[in-house]
Amino acid sequence: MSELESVIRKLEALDHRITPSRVAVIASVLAQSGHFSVEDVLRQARAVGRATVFRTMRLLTDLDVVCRVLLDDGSLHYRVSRRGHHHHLVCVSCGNARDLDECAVGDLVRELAAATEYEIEGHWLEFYGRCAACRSPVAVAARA
Amino acid sequence: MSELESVIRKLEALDHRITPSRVAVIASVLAQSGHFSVEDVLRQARAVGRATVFRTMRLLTDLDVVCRVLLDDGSLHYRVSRRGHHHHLVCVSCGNARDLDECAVGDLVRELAAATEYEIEGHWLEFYGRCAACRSPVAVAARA
DNA sequence: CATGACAGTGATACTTGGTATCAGTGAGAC
DNA sequence: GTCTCACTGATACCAAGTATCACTGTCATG
Repeated sequence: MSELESVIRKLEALDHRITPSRVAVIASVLAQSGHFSVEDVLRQARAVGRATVFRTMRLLTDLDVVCRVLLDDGSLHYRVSRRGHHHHLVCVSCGNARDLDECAVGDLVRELAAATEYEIEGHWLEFYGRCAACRSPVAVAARA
Repeated sequence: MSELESVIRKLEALDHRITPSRVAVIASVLAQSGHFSVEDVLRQARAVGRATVFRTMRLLTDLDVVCRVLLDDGSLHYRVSRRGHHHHLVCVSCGNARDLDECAVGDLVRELAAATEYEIEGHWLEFYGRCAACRSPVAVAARA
C-alpha cells in the first residue's frame, strides 16, 4: 500500500470524503522532502483553492499525517510525520530538518510536574543548528 | 534603582536615545504581570505609534529586557526577563507563565551534537500545563 | 427519477501581526 | 544658526491564515 493510499484510508475511516482536491494536496505533501510551508503546497497544487489547502493541512495535522515544525525565524512549516510524538533538529543553513528518535523531555516533564504542581499537558521543543554538510569546509567556502 | 531606570541605563549604555515614547513603552512593559502581547502594550501606551511599539519591543528583546514566549495556540507573547537563558511553563487555563530556573536541555544539546554531527546553535522549549490554582476544585467548579 | 441534505469547494474579502516608507521633529555638534 | 541624525507617528503595505458564501457532487430516501 502506498503512502498516499494509506493516508486516504485514514481519511475514509473517519468519514471524510476523498476528493480530487484532497488527493492533490496529500500527493503534494507526500512528495515534499524535509519540511515545507503551506506556500510550497499551494505552488504545487495550483488547481486547488487556497482555503482548501489550509483546510486539508489542518485535517492532515489532526490525523497526525503531518506535524508542525517551528522554524527559528518564527515561521510555521510542516513535515510528513512517520512516527508519534518527537522533536526536530533543523539546520539553519540548508533548512533540512531531521526527526529526533524519541522525546527526550519525558523525564523532565515528570520532574517539573512534581516540582511545580502543574499538570503538564504538552510542550514544544525544537533544536536549531548547522548540519555536518553545511559545516564542511567546502560548504563554508561555497557560501563565502 | 528602579527597574525602569535600570532599563534606561542599558539603553543609554548602547547609545540609544531615551525618548518619551520609549519610556512609555518600557513602563508599560514593566507594569505587565506575567506574559503579554504587543497588543497589550499598544492598548496601554495609546499615545505611542504602532510602529514605535514594535520597534521598541525588538530593542528590548535584543537587550534581553524581555524574552519571547510561544503560546500553545502559536501566538507570540513577551515576558519581562529577569534572568538569562531559561524556559517557560505556561498555564493553558489562566495563562500565567513561570520561568524555569535553568535550561534543562544543556546535556541533551551536547548529546545531540555528538550523535548527529550538527553544531547546535539554539533551541525552543516551552511547556504547557495547568497550574495548581487552576486544578483546584474551586477553580474547576468556578469554570463549570 | 426527483429532491433534499450535506460535505466539500474555490473565489474572495477579511483579519491579524508585523514591516517598510516617509515626511517631520527635536537634541546635540559645530 | 544650521546640519546631522536617531527617532517618531501615520499610513500603506505584506504574509499567513480564516470566514463567508454561492455552488457542486454524492448519496439516501420517497
